Amino acid sequence: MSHSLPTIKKDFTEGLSQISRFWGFPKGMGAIFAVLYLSPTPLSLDEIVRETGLTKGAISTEIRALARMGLVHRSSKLGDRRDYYEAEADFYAAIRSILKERQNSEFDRAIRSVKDTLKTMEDHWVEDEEWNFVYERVQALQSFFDAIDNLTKAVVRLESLGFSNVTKILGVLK
Amino acid sequence: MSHSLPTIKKDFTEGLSQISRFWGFPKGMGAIFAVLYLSPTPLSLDEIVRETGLTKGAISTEIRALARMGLVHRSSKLGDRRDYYEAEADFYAAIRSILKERQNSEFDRAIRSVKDTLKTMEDHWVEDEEWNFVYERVQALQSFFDAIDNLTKAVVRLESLGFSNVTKILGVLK
DNA sequence: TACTACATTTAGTAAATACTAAACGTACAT
DNA sequence: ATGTACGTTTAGTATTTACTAAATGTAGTA
Repeated sequence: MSHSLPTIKKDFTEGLSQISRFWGFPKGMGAIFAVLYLSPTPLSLDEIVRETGLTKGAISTEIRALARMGLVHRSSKLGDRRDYYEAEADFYAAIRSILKERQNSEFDRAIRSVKDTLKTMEDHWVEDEEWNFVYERVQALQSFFDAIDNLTKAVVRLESLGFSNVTKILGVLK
Repeated sequence: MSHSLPTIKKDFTEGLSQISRFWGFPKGMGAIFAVLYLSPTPLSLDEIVRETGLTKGAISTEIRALARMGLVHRSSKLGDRRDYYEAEADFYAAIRSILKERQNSEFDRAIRSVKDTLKTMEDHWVEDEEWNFVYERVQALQSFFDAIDNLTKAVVRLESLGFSNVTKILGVLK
C-alpha cells in the first residue's frame, strides 16, 4: 500500500526533482539521478524510461549532462550493446566534480569580463571622483571572486572532501 | 569613446547579468544590482529604469527579491516620497544573508522530504535486500544534507565571513 | 476633498527552457 | 549486405519564466 518500496522510491524521486529545480537544473535531471541512486544495479536507458516516464531522447541528453558533472557513470556489459548508468554515491566526490566542471564554463567567462573591465580602466585612467569610485567597487568584486575561486580550487584539489574535512572547516569557523 | 565611464558601466552590467543568469536568477536582477553597485549614491526606481531600460513594474518586483536576499537596501530621504536603493557592498555579508534566506525556502521543504522518507521506512520496516539498500542510500544522502546544513549554519552564525575566515578555511584544506 | 507623484499589482505577451515524437546514425548479428 | 537494437539528433510543442503596459493603490499636498 502506501508504504511499499515503489511508493517510497516515487516520493524520494519527487523530492530530488524539486531540489534539482531549486538549483536551476531541469527536474527530469533530479528524477533520473534519483532512480539511478536507488537502484542496486546499473540501469539501461530503457529501464530509466520505464522508471521516470521521460522519453529516451530527453534522458539521453540529460544523462550526458549528469555524466559531465560526475554525478552518474556510464558502464557497459560484455555481450550487451546497451549502455548502463549508475549514480555516483559519494556526494563529496560529486561536488568536487561539479566545481571542476564549472571552471571552464560560461560563469568563468563572465567573471573574466570583470577582470577585463578592471584592466581597461587601469589602461585608460581618468582622474575623476566617480571614476575612482567605480574602480574601487569593481576591484572589490574582483577580489571577492578571487577568494571564491581560490576556495573552490582548494576544494577541487582535495583528494577527498570527506566528512573529516567538513568537520575541520566547522572547527575553524567556530 | 569606447573607454568612457558609461561604456564601462554598461560592460560591467552586462557581465553581472550573465553571472546572474548562470546562477538561475533573472538577468534583470543582475543588471539592477550592477547599476546600484556602481552608483556612488542611492537610486530611485525611475533612475534605475533609466539605467537598465527595464520597466518600473519589473524592477519593483525584482528589487524586492534582491532586498529579501540582503543584496540591496531600501532607504528614503526626508521630504522625498520616493524610495531609494543602494547595493550591499560587502559580499560576504550578502552570502550569509542569502544562505539565511534559503533556510526557510522550498529547498528546505524538499530536504525535509528526504528525512520523512527515512522516517517512513523506519516505521514500516521490511526485512528485504532491496529495502535495505534503498534505506542505506537515502540515509547517506540525508547525512550529506546534514553536513551541508551544518556548514551553512556555521557560516550564517559568523559575525563576518571575512577575508580572514576564508584564509583560515584555505589553511585547513591544505 | 481632489490632485499629484510615486510604488505595486495585474493581466497579458515574449522569450527561454524542458520535453516529446520521430527521423537518423551506428554497430553488431545474421 | 541487411536487419535489428540500440543511442543521438532534430524539429516541433508545451510549459515556465521574465518582462511590459496599464490599472490600481497610497500617501502626501494643496
